[in-house]
Amino acid sequence: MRKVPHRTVGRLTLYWRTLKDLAREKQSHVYSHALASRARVTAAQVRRDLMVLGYMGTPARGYDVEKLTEHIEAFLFPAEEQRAVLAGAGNIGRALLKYFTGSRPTLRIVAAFERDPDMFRRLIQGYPCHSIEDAGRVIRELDATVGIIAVPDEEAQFVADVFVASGIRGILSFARTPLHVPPNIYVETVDLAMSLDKVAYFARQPLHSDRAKVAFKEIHS
Amino acid sequence: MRKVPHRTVGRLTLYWRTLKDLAREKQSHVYSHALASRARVTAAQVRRDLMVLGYMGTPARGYDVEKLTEHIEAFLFPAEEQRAVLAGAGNIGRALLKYFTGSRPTLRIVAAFERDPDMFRRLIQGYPCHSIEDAGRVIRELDATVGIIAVPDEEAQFVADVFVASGIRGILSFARTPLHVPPNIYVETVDLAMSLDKVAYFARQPLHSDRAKVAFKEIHS
DNA sequence: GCCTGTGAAGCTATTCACAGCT
DNA sequence: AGCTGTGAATAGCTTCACAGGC
Repeated sequence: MRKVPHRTVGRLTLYWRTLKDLAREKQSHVYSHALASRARVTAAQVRRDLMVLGYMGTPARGYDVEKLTEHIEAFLFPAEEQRAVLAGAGNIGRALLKYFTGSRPTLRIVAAFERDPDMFRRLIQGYPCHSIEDAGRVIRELDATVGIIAVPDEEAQFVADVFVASGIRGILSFARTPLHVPPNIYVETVDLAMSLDKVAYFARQPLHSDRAKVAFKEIHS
Repeated sequence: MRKVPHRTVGRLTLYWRTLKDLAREKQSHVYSHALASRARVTAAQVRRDLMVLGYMGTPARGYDVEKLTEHIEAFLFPAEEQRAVLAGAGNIGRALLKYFTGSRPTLRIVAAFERDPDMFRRLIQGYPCHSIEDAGRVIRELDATVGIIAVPDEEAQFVADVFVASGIRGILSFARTPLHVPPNIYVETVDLAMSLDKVAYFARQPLHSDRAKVAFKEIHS
């Protein structure tokens, strides 16, 4: 159950969504090609990714939608609920709270932290907001293991340090400051400025890859 | 100027920011190790990345902060201003408008699009808002080449099609729907739900990689 | 010594291609 | 026929390691 390729984990959530759609459409089985087409990846990629689940389809009917869904859920979603906290209730922080609310029954946001005293003791999008100074205590009390950082860049490292010291094991950071954390802490950085720069750069280039064309043909059902 | 690794482009924006900080600190030169440490990458990575610029440092003093900055800017930022549009002025869309405002002189957001008629003809965060039905015309008139998609998932593909048909060459999408676009269009997807799932998954795992530990030591100044 | 630039090696992720099944 | 699962091949990215310079 170890050595799962990094990006495979990401794509599994993609397949999971697609399977939910298929179930809604009353499809009982699906072939790797069909799943791949909907998820915009190649059929070989789907089959390779699904190897980590230990669930096998059949050449005759492909994958059982319901069973495959269950296997992905067993893989992705924890048996015991995980708790997450958010630091920074600015524009992005509040948008995230709204976006993530109810998206996963097994991952619940349990608190928000702010530096601005006007926000303490209030509910932000329905979540209790504490002073960032109390983050350590609150995180330990609630036994949260996931932390989201949406504070100004200058504060990001401070928050990360508090998170790590309080038992947070995975961090989703929207700060542009590259975080310094111990190697056993997983960090996923969403750098919006970088993403936009990349898009702007490649939007100016004539073509991005020759393989793209091939992949396009295969994927284009 | 050919065959620039994908992720190198992203890291260049990171180096650029770091160089701006260094300039503010009145540093005139910087070694790859120092730059790497600040950007949380390896020194070898920095040197490899900088090869695409055609600018060389010297063993004696490393890289000239000012000159290196200029070379990165020449690479990343277009000589002629690029224009971008945003579709979807919901929570995330508005947060993005605020976040991106003024971040790049060479990339200007020039319009927003919405389906909700209450928002037309108003200014959203200072940007003119049009009906999504007029997107094609407006994009062509303004000659925008970059499009940001922050609409509900069901509308994302429709917007992407309009964008592509109107001359948009690069798309930054926040929709969970994998977009179907021609191969000459660059798409960068920011899938927040996927990112959070990944963080939650790896937060449950004991360790992510042995290499992480080594890298940590090297980077930890 | 300690630096840079870079060929070569090493990793990781993706795709190919085919045996085996129905 | 057309499918899956998977070893082998390939592509893409990162790191090593060292020649050459001060």
